[in-house]
Amino acid sequence: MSEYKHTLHLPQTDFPMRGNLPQREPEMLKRWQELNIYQQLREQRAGQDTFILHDGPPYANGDIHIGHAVNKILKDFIVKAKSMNGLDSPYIPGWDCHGLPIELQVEKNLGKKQVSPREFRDACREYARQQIEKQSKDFQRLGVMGDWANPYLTMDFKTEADIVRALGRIIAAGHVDKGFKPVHWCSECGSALAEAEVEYEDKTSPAIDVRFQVVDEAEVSKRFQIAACSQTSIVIWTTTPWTLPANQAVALHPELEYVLIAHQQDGVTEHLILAEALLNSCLQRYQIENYQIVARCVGQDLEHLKLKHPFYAREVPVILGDHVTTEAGTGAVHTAPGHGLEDYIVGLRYHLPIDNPVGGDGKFLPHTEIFAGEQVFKANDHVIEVLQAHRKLLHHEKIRHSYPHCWRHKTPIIFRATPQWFISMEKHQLRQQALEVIQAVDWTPEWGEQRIVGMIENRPDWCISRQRNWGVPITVFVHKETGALHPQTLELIEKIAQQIEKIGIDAWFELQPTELLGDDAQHYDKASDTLDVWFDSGVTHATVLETRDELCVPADLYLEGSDQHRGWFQSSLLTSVAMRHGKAPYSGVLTHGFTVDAKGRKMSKSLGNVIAPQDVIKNSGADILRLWVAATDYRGEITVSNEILTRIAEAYRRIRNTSRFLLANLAGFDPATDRVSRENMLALDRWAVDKAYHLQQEIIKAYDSYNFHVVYQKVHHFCTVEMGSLYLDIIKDRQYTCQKDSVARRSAQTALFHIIEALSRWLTPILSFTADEIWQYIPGARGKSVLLETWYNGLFPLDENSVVAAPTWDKIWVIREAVSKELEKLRAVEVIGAGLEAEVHLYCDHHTVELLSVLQNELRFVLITSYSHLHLAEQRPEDAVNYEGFWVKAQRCEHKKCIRCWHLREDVGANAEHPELCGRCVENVAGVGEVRLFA
RNA sequence: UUUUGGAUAGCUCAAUUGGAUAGAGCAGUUGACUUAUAAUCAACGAGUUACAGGUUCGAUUCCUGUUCCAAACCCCA
Repeated sequence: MSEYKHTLHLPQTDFPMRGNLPQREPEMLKRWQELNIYQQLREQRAGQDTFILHDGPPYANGDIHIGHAVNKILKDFIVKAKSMNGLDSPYIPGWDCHGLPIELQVEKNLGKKQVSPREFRDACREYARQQIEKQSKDFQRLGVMGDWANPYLTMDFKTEADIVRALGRIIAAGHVDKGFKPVHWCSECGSALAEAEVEYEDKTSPAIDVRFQVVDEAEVSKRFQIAACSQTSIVIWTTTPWTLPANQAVALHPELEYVLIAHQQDGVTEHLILAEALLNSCLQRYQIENYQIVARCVGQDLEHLKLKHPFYAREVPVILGDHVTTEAGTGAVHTAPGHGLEDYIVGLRYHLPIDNPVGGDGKFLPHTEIFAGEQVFKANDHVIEVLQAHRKLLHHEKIRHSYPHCWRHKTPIIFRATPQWFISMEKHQLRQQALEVIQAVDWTPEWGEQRIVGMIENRPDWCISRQRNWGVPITVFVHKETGALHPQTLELIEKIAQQIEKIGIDAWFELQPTELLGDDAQHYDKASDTLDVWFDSGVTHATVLETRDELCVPADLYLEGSDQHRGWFQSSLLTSVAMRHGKAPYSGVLTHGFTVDAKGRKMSKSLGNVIAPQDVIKNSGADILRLWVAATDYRGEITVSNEILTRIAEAYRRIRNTSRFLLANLAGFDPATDRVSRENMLALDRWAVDKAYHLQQEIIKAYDSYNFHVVYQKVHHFCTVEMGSLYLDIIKDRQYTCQKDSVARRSAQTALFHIIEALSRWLTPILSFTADEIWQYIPGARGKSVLLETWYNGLFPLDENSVVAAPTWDKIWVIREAVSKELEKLRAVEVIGAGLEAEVHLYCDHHTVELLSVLQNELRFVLITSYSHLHLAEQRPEDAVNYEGFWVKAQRCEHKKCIRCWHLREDVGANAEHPELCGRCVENVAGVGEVRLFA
């Protein structure tokens, strides 16, 4: 176009405008691998203070979903931000490898093929390994930095051994008990379930009212202090008819009022005992209209009264319990200690037998009268029939209520008393110690503390045994008669652990007791249970933090979804307190919410609203996913939708393009030789560095407080406003038109250099791929990767001695905004197009005129107009437009346009050799170059 | 049922802990530029701060109640 175009210094860079992340990121990953970046960083940070974020192990089954991605990315932000702080922040990813879901998968894969337990466990191990490999690849693709070559697996032989040792330590501390008590039991799993494995769903059950006839009517008369009575029953209400075979008592509340009523039944007078508070609802249910209240008493008065079991030849007592309520039912509670925890507890007081007629498969045991072999839920109808036949059934209806289900099978579970191993919450004050320790932990958000306190306060003893194959064995011997642990249990555990270290858990399963116990073996049973997998992951503070050189207990941070208050946070806390005499495994716990769709619904396949991380990566790139995680306040729900991801991609482009422009304007700049010293930099350039300086402090603070969305907002704002709208727009003129090596231009480049040094680091924890890509394009000698760096310390603030101080700049920006508005008005009426076609007059108070006149004739560059004139307010013409504290008049500039810099200047054409140039450009093209001091 | 947390523009987030007209960016609309160009710049709309009360000179902020969302608890009989 113009013969002068080659005299301009237009931006130039190979840094691509478009990220093309799906292609570029894998290349970057490869580069990191080749650099062995993780190890290199460890070496570089060796000896520094550490920050230990301990990875909660995901379960080694299935592809990673967006929740996994959020979790790992948040962890990566923290690890990398700490590293930027100069700390040594190792990250060892882990996997949870044992347990039922893997067994189920393997069973499915094996089909009908019969295999030995050993082969089965080998298959489980192999399956888990494959799953881990796949998940690991996906995690790494997210850009998560860690020791992926050496993760911890709960199925490592060494770890399996250490899990057994951890159990030994907890036994040594006296917390482990063998008990026979009701536990959540899934008959599909054929195993006890942990609290965390139970979820509540609606279920339809039969609700029945059953007569328990009193044995001795005379005794009843005596208790109620009446003359006589006949055909008397206490009525119970239950939603689990199948538990009646195990009934051992009927519980009443000691202080509750009970009434004895009489009514006609088939011409015979019958007496019923019910809680007075529930009388009306019961009678309505039974459709009894005519009745009389014969007498009343409180529950206490009926204690030890003998009742007939409704269909067995068994007498059961009336007992008292505070758990009886008047919320529903009859005020009399059918009590089966083998099928309910409260029944069990109250049963202990009355020495009731703990009868459990139900087998592990959910069917009645062969010796069970009437119901032998029947599946319990199916037996409900049969029980009802039998009751009817015995004329014990008062009422029967369907009820829909919430009921515990197995979280894996989604099937209703039962309470079933079986011999199990427990970690006792009370025996050695585990509960109390845990509650004390919680206070010393830093919970983020704060309400996490209340949540876990509530859970610890209420939780029952932890049933740690499972009746499975693919799990770490409970490696103890129990005396056949006394049930006591072998006196050398701790030594034996260590011996077994050493063998497990060599060949894995099979060492126990295949162990002949005589090998260890000699002749003593005949007196002992070898335990066959495995440990709850929550135990495996719960003791990683011992099996991983304690055993790895680069880690230690307590970890600085555990970071998981809020569901882990009842899972890993709790299992880790309890085991640590148990084995370290009241020490927490972590000093801080951070939780994040779950991902939901735009309407706040959970992601589910059936709703079709699932956004897979693999898809986002394939279509947009991991950095987009990472930026989305950063942009969201993860403390609540984390919303994801295509709209949100589109917005994030836009924001990404802005950040990328700003970086690109910085790089493009650094073309030809060598920081070693071209850098301008702080004192010699132009005022505007110092302002820009000052902005970056203050912003960096805020960004570091936001990283330190895990407020990544604040980092995102601030960085984006900086790119858009401070850089795009203001600084970069203004310096274009200087960058393009001044002489290549002039102070004016080198000063701006110096600022850009400082800023891109800082910006690339700000981005590193979040946009790791992009930040490192930028890094490769920054001029000057530098390390191989920005991941190895710490925050940039070359930024500096404006001070009071600055020629143009911060308050002056603030004023200038206000004026600039007003000028923009005025220019827009001129544009609207087609008086001007570009801002340079205008000149502006500013009318200000004396003080402001003085402030701005410091800039001399360079104010026009800041305003991006061809001329700007400063006047005192009183000189303003009628048509000057008022803004807060000043007036603006903008008009078309009538001079000729310089073909090179596009300013409209009166001196265009003054030089005959360059008839189309302004004086400034002539100077820059043919002279020694213009001098700029401020902007 | 209870407990806890939450609800600010179409989207993502602010609001110095009770202070002035509730702010940014994105998206939208309109325009400019062609020297960041599948880019950039400017202007412009957009809010009953979930709702209803209360305390206060003043409430997005504190209190009470309601609605909705989420999590936990419970749902044992």
